[in-house]
Amino acid sequence: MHMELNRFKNLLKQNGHFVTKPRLRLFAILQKRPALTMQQLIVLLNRHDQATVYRNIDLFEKLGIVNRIRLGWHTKIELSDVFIHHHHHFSCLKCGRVINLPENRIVENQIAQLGASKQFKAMDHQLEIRGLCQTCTLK
Amino acid sequence: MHMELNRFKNLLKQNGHFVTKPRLRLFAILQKRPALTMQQLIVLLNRHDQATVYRNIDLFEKLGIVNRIRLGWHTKIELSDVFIHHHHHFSCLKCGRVINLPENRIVENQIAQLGASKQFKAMDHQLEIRGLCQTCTLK
DNA sequence: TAGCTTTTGCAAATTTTTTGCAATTTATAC
DNA sequence: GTATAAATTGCAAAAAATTTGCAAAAGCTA
Repeated sequence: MHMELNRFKNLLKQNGHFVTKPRLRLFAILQKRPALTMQQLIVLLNRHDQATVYRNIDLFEKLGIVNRIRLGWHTKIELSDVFIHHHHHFSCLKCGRVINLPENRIVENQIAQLGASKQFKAMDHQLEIRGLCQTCTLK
Repeated sequence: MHMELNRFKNLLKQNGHFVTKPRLRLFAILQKRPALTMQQLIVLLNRHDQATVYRNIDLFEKLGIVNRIRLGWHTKIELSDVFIHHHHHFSCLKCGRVINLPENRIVENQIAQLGASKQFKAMDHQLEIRGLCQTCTLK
């Protein structure tokens, strides 16, 4: 709970950035909600200033604090594995609903092996399964 | 080579859409290049008309002809598994470079199992590994 | 608390995406 | 092939999303 906050602050400081009020609020918002669009973040942080949100999410992405991912119909921002438990996603092609999937040991192991190649050094990964949710399958 | 073109035409027709010149050209462009941004598609199709590209990529996405994915820094359009061999991606956090990865049998099997749950019906999936490419690791 | 540096918040500029509509193209039937 | 009806294109204009410049405010160091 508090450990994550310190990790967040340290990541900023260690890279020469200030721990500011808007950054702390953004982080708190991201901890509360699963995955948000830019527009949602702008409304939640401060409906009049979009620049601060854009600048800070860019920064967070560079520092590995958040991931920007396309989930179904929207590009969303989500805290990275450093701050939340690693998981995957399912998204419904028809209604856009997103379901979090628990991580799968076998998949993780395989990805770890791929990441151990000489071609590149893996740091993070994500898996999205697309299809029809239970509700939409029945229609 | 030609099989895919017919599959493409049939997908359009079966869903009540016309096989038009811009659609055929878009499809040909996507077959030639691995993954393109909207702006690249607009330039390649017709630098003066963006509307046709936006409308058709939306349509293609709904029909399952293309996938819209966030690869590293950009959202890109790629033909779906129906038209190209299924694969995954690696993207470099530093330089943005994208490397295609061959599909992995073990990962595919696990995903197939996940997709067989009662929660949803899987139709497609994609995996992106992020990290540092060989060149950027050395710097 | 002072001094220096980064960041914020606002407005304006730029870029990206969507919309409306007349002209054109496509599919179908003759 | 030609006519007909319906869908689509291509353009321009509108709307939405993102970026930029800059003065004022806030964060850091000592």
